[in-house]
Amino acid sequence: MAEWIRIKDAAQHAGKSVTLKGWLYNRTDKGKLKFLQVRDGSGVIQTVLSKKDVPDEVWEAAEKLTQESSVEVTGNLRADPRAPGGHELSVTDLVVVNYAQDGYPIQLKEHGVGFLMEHRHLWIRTPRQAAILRIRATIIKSIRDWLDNNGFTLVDNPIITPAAVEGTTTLFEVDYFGESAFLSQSGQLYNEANIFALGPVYCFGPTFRAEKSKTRRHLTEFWMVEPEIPFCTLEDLMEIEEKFVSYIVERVIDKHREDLIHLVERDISSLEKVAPPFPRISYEDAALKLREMYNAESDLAKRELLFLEEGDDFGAPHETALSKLYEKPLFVYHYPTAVKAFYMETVEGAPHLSRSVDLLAPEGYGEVVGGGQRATSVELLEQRLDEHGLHHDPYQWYLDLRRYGSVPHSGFGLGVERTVAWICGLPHVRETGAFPRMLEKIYP
RNA sequence: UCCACAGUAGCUCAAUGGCAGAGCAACCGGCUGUUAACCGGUAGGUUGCUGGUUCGAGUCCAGCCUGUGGAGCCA
Repeated sequence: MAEWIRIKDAAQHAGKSVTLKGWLYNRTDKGKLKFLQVRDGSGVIQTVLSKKDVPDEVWEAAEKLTQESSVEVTGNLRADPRAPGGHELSVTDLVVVNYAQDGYPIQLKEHGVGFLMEHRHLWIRTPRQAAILRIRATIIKSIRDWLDNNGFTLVDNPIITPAAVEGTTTLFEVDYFGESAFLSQSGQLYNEANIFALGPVYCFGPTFRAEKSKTRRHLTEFWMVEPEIPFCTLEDLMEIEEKFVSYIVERVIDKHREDLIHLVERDISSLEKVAPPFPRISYEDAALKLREMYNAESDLAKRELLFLEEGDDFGAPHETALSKLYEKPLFVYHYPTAVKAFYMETVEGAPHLSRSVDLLAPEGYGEVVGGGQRATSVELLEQRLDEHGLHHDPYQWYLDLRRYGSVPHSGFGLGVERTVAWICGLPHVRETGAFPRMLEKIYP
């Protein structure tokens, strides 16, 4: 009985008789010779059937095979330079598990994005999409490994929350035994409590935003890892972030070099430059550079997009323009206090600036990490709650953290989908997960 | 929410206001080295919806719906 192997391990079994279990990805008939491309979730391999080498019933079964039929194929595995991937299976036996119906919707040709998203449940079978999902899994594992190996403790914070963690964002409302509750958009405030119990912590899970954002960088449900560290300043935080992000990129290149190059078609030369230290620029210096670019831009439409009002937050075009000035991810720090969340610490002697930092990925991918140092004093926080028009009552537990042993502490959130999009070089975050939730789209 | 573009066969797209078309997929047949094979054949249509202009509308006009790109919103 031949051993059942997965296609990714084919090279180790050359010269042996093996069984593959999977689906027919494509077929090319050449008269009394058939090439069947079979995929099994780990890869695709070419199998070849010769009429004279198999029993008649096997040949007849293969004649009727439709795209995506499920099969168990047995044969001799050998290296063959003519086959894509370099290995090929000479079929001796073939069992059809299930004949797929005629007219499988996803063809091996160009399709529109709208059509593909309608058929996302089938689209993920294609090698490129499957490769992206495997890379996502590696990114998530790398995130966990680095944090686990660097003194962080995982804490699972609630997804159902009693009120807006921050008042500004639109949240998904759920019915909680007759009371109003919301799906979490961040575990950060809870993490600020957790660090006083455990030291450095991180939470990792889905977060939800009900905003009407219709861009290549936004989903309504996305995954975010949020580390939080006590006795940590903004400057300490940047060092942690650059080590963390560099490790993730390095692990992905190491494990998925071939998939990145051939299936995802990513030019990995820019990824290979990702190593500490990352360039750092203050918000005010960044704004100066943006004004220079604005003045130098001759194309009126592009120029308009680069317009920046004094003290405004950067929009997507600004982030893109800035990140394109550098080869590595770029830290932008000390954003205006007014455009950041209420809990940000302010800069000593310049309260209009916050001890915040965003990490902008290269090649125009924009913000992949946002974070900063948290305000330490009760008084400042109460004042900031007022400025943001937030009631104090729901935040009493949060203010307790400053009343009982407050310390300088910092943290950040890294968006998984944006990180996958950047590392894979994708034009849109909709391909970074199996079933993305987007504005007013919830099928399949 | 705003701006722009698009909607024709299962898919990707053609068609000056004048007979509704091609490639791919499907189906039938051929081919021993194909790589989204190739060759021959068959079948496939409420031109997004509603109304209007016109002798005549896929084409022009209005509204709506859907999709895509961008902006805004967005720790």
